[in-house]
Amino acid sequence: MTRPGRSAYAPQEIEPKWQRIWAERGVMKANDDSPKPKFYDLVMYPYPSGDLHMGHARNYVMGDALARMKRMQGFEVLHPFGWDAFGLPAENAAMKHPGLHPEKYTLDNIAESKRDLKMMGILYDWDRELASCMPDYYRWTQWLFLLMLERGLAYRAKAPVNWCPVDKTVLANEQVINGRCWRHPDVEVEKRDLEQWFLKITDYADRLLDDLATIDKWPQKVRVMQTNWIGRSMGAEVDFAIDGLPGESVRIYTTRPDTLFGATFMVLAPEHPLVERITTEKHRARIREYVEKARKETEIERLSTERDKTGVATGGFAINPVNGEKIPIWVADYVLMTYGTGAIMAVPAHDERDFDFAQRYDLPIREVIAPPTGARKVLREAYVGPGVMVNSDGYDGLDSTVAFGKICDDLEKRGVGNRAVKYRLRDWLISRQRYWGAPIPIVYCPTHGIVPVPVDQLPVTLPREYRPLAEQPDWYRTKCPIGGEEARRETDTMDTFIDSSWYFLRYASPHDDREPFDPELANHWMAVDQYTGGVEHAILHLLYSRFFTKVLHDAGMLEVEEPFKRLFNQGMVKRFGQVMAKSAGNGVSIAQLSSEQGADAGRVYEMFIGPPEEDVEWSEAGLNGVVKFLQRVWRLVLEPESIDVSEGPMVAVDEVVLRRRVAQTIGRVTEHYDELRFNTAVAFLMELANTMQDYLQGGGARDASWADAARTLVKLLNPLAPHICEEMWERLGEQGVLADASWPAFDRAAAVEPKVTLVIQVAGKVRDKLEVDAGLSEGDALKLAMAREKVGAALNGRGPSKVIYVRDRLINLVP
RNA sequence: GUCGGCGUGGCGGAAUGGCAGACGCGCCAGCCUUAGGAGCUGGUGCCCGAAAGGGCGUGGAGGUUCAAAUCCUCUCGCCGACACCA
Repeated sequence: MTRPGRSAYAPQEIEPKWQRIWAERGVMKANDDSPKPKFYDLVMYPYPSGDLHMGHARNYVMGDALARMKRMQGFEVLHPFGWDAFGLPAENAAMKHPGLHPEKYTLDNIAESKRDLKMMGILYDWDRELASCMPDYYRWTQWLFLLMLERGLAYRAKAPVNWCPVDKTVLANEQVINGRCWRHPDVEVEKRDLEQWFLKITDYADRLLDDLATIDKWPQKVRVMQTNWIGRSMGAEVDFAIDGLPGESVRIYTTRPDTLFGATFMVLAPEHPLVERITTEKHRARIREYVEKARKETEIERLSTERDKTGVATGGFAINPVNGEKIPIWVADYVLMTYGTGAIMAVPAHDERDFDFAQRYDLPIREVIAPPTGARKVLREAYVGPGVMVNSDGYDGLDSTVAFGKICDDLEKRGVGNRAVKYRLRDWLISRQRYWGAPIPIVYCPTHGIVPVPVDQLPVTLPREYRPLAEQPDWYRTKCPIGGEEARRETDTMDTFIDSSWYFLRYASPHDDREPFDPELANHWMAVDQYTGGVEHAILHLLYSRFFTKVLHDAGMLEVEEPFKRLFNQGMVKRFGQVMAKSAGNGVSIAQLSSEQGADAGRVYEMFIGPPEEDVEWSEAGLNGVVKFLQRVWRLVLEPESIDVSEGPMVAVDEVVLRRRVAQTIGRVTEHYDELRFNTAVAFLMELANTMQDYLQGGGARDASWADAARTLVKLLNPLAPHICEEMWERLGEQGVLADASWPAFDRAAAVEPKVTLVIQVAGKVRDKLEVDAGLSEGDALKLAMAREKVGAALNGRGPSKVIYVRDRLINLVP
């Protein structure tokens, strides 16, 4: 006999039981041929770090809850999982523990994490599991690289890398600490130019930017971040002739051709190819010194903020094409070779950076755009807004936004310039000088040059021994696929972001050994209906995935142009003020949770703890509250006789109220689950439980209304707390697993309150209140209002000149 | 610096422009009891009041509106992203 106040709810017993049953029944297996509408529910695949805890679980519980609801709603749900398994941590672990191979480290972690996910009751279609480090996956990563190459989207170019002069090796950015090698803290890291592979993502800059408008179910924040990252700017390129060097000119880029008449000097990036030729003898030594210093500059120095601008005059002069004026040419590192043309015209009056520079080196400042507030006597800062053109010859008096176009037209007519669009986005450097990644499938042949590995020879597999590929002679020595000459393999591997740029397509046909994915199946499942993951991937991963999707679309392999219809970034779980992490030692273990309060309590708690997009603080007290809630649900559904009815509630809940609450809860919970607003969804379920308890304590019979309420509660709670719900479902005598049951239908009419309070205001002051039928028409409500004595008095005998009727509850009369 | 977001009880947080504070935690009082980290009932924004009731109240100052936590302007504070991109 159950003691009053104690429930027999024992998560330790029922959770393993249902996890086993779901696995046996293959509950979340996605059927490719199902006639049902599809729903592709995806969580970002994780790096298998082996410390899966409740901090990670939040994301997966959201995905699982949505998958379970969509399934009950009649969708064929694809809810797959995999592992972003290449990457540096595995190598670091291998270095730390000699003899531990990155692959073993990775696969062990995967096995461990997988156990934890199952212990949380999270259901995936494990038949579709993938790991990016396995040859049957990275074979197709390599295939996709070759597709990029074939489509002219992969190329080789020199790029600076971090070089440790002692180890004579390339270092990842993470291995450079304060400009020094991580293994040799007194050795400065050098910058070296090496040949590296790039993907031409800039070819897609316009589409990546413009199509952001089509994915309007992404968080605004992420779309803004991507917009800024791509950084499209509209302006003009203008040729400035060089004084004393006939036929030579410097091409500059500006977003403000309307300020051309205000250019009082020109600045070249230190790496600009014309620096040497322009520099006069007198200035040569100083320029060389400056350029040399800039070249050596480390990342850290470049990142130092608020640094004063420095520069050196070349002694050369450029000729402004609009007015023939001779302006001095300087070299300064605030101009970057990697953006625009590596050269600018400096207009200190209308650009803050140029203004600072002009002040420091005492260069002239000429105002050419008058702000709307009128001309200024002393120029104390740059005015960057629009205005009226002054000091600009024939353009004077024009609005600067109009002059912009006119000047461009004139430059184009004269052949000294043209409109131009530039992007902040750079091409994607994908070469990594690392072992634990997908080898770039390229052979360098003395005769045939750069030769792609033929598709039928893929995958180019990693050598067994853990050691940099460049140090494995047996591996990199090969034969040219074309002529059979002695040749050398590419020894760099690919950025792991390549692996993750297409994994969501592989889930459509994970065992396909003829192509990266079956276009028919991919077209069936794509696009992803809901993509959930951390906001730290707002730019790179999501931008790269969009890029790959567009390339595959252009290659005729995919119908969609955008991979992810709806994106959600969940907040992180903190404990003791810090993000849960192995290194911080504050993670809540899944195994421990599951053996104490139970996985269901952890699941519901993490959903209830706060808004899903916000960071939240884990607390034992909060978790306890949820445990109590689950115990109460258990007792209400299975042991209602154990509820103490000796003290009734203040407000009696009758059958009508109970039925209405049930209907309302169905509507609200469904809507809020759909929008991933789980915290409020849980609150509604708690309200339903409160109402059910009030009903019992008010002497309510355990009749059909009660049975319906109990079953509805079980169904609505199921996505969040599936184990306890399955157990209750079974004990209620229902057939089949709840995972296959149907979602409760929302009866809008049953959810409406029958009465509302009509509030009558006259000139903004409340004059009367009365109870009316909720369905009362506007006209009848007005008649009723006018008939009230107090209202008539307030209106002073006159009728209202204006009537405002809002919703069902308020009438406002303006005399 | 630029862009974006957020400021609501003791705490986490609810609120299509329409009863601010749902739901939970915590706390207070009472009940029950096999004395437990259980259960039940009531209370809990602030101020005045024994109560009825009244006043104030969503960082601050203005504004729009019959009506503002919500919309607009300015301002203060916190958080995030980018950070010399011409």
